[in-house]
Amino acid sequence: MTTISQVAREAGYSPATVSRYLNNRIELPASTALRIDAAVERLGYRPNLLARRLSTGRTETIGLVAPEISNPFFAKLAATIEDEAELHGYSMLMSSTRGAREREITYLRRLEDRHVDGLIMMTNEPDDGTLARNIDTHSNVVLVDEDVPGVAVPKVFVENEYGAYRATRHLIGAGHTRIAHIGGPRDLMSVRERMGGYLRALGEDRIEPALSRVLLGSYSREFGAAIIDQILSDADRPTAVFCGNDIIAIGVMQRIGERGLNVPDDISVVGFDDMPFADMLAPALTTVRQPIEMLGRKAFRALYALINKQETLAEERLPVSLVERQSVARLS
Amino acid sequence: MTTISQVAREAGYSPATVSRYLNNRIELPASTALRIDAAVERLGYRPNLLARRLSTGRTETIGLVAPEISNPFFAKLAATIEDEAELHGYSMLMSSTRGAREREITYLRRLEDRHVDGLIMMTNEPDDGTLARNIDTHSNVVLVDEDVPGVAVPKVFVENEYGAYRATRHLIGAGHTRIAHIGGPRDLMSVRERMGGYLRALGEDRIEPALSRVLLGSYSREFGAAIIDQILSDADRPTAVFCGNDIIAIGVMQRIGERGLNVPDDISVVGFDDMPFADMLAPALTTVRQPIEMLGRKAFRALYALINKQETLAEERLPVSLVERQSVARLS
DNA sequence: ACACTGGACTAAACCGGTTTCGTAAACTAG
DNA sequence: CTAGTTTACGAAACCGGTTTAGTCCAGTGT
Repeated sequence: MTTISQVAREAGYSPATVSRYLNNRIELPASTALRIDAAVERLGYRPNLLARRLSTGRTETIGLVAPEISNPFFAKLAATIEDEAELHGYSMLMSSTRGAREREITYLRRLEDRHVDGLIMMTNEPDDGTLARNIDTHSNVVLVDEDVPGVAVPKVFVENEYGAYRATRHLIGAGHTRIAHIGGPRDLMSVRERMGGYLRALGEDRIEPALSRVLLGSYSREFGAAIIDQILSDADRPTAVFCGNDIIAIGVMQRIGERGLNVPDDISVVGFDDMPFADMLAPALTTVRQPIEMLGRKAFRALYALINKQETLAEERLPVSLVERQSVARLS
Repeated sequence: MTTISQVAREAGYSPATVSRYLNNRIELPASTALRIDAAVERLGYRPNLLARRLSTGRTETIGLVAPEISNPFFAKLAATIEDEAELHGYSMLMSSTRGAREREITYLRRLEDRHVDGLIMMTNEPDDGTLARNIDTHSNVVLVDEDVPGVAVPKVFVENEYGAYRATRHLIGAGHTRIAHIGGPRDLMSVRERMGGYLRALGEDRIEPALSRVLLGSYSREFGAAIIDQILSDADRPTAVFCGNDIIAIGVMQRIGERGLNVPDDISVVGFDDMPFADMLAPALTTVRQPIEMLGRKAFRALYALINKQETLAEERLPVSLVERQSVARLS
């Protein structure tokens, strides 16, 4: 490994000059620049990142903490964040929390340890204030997709309420009136907003929302399957279900199939997220599309601005759209 | 930020002693240990990682380079590698190459820059020798899932040949004789091995493999769709297709559906990988399961051994198994 | 001829740890 | 009581960059 001192000696200058030149912090006469360039070339010099980081205090690395990387929605988000980071010269450290609060906090520690310059967090579990306190004692954190109430950091979310409203209107427009809603954990912002949109759509048509048809629990396949089971046994069975996310919808459709019923003929299903492969399900899922790419890029840019002490928006809301596929039937 | 010197001063000892004590490189009398512990506690000391890394030359970070993180197969693999890394005190840097050779080489550079201690590589593009040369000039690289011919690094693969053989036997056992095979790029090890297993199975039953039924191209949805289109127009249409991976199978099934045909009634489909959500496709995909978890853990452990200069196996082959679902019909 | 300005470059401090080598004091053995 | 051995600890070098505060010198204006 060649060091900057070796390059300096080879070129006939001091390490200080070489360093400043290579980092564009100084204008040098052409002859000098040439000799340094030549020395760098001859010795195949590459600066030692660890040394640079220690002296600058920056790592040019960000962390991404997500509940579960293997969920295609998060995987896709991770992929775009990494892409955007790369464009800005940053690397991305990735970690799944699997919903464990204590792992989320562990990763926040990495900021103190100078492991990363900033953190993009996606959480999936309601917070009792612990996480909020921990985030507040750190800087350079951005929240994406899901809120942690009470923390003052840049946030990038989508129009949950409108998306849910749109999805529910779509169902109503297709003639459904008995529409159930299966959502994630009650205390998550996205859950409440999506439920809100659902209720608003029903209200506009003066459809009385049956309490037994609004079921909140968790954003998981298992929950979707278990709850739809219960719903299907209702005397007054709904003809449609609006699911809080696509993973729930998958569980729902799977169980419906297992019970020998058909989507959409017996029951219509709408999801939320438009995760990759939602179009490949059986049947292709009608769902609310989150602009995953934009979500990832905006999140990184917000963090980048934060790291570089630029202005940042407190909260951004990105637009969603309904993607109509085959999981909704028109009621005659 | 408190430094080790501050802790030393607070405790009344030297930084050297504190450092050695905190890293368990020295046995100290209880009284001394106590005073240091107390000082650490009082000042809330956390060692600066950047400084530690510079002086030890290790980053305790590995890199994962994959063609595309958002592919559920890679996403899941990434998730288990990260988990295993975490268990060993390592962090994971992640990056997608999107098949670009030059990005793969860029990431290899990170080893020189001391950005990472080691690299786990998954490649998806045939190599003309460029990548092999680049890998050979670096140490601490492990190859997983796909080979780069001619490089001498630890490799963790699966039993491609046997898996393909098993899948094809399954089709033959269900009464199929006109069985097509759609695979990835010709010069990839996995492609050749999977084709080999397919041919061996046919050969055992003295089924003549029609050349027009073995189509290699790329591990993509688009390729699967395009090729099945061509196959379906054959006069002597196959009754079954064995796809080189699940992504191809998805393209295949989608196009079959678009043409108004049914899987498995009109044509049976088998995939390879058993990627997450393969069970949620329409219909649920019969496929060869790769032990993704084991693949990830073995890969990390091989890299870990390499980094710590322990013995490593040159090549490991992990077992695969056939997962029977609904995409194969029995011919009567 | 002299003060002044600006260009080219560098010595040395600094980032915050780790590690080697060594020493003073205490303890042990004969 | 002395020589030899531990024990407990620290001084200082080192990792390899970046950055501050100058120094030296050539050119300019009067």
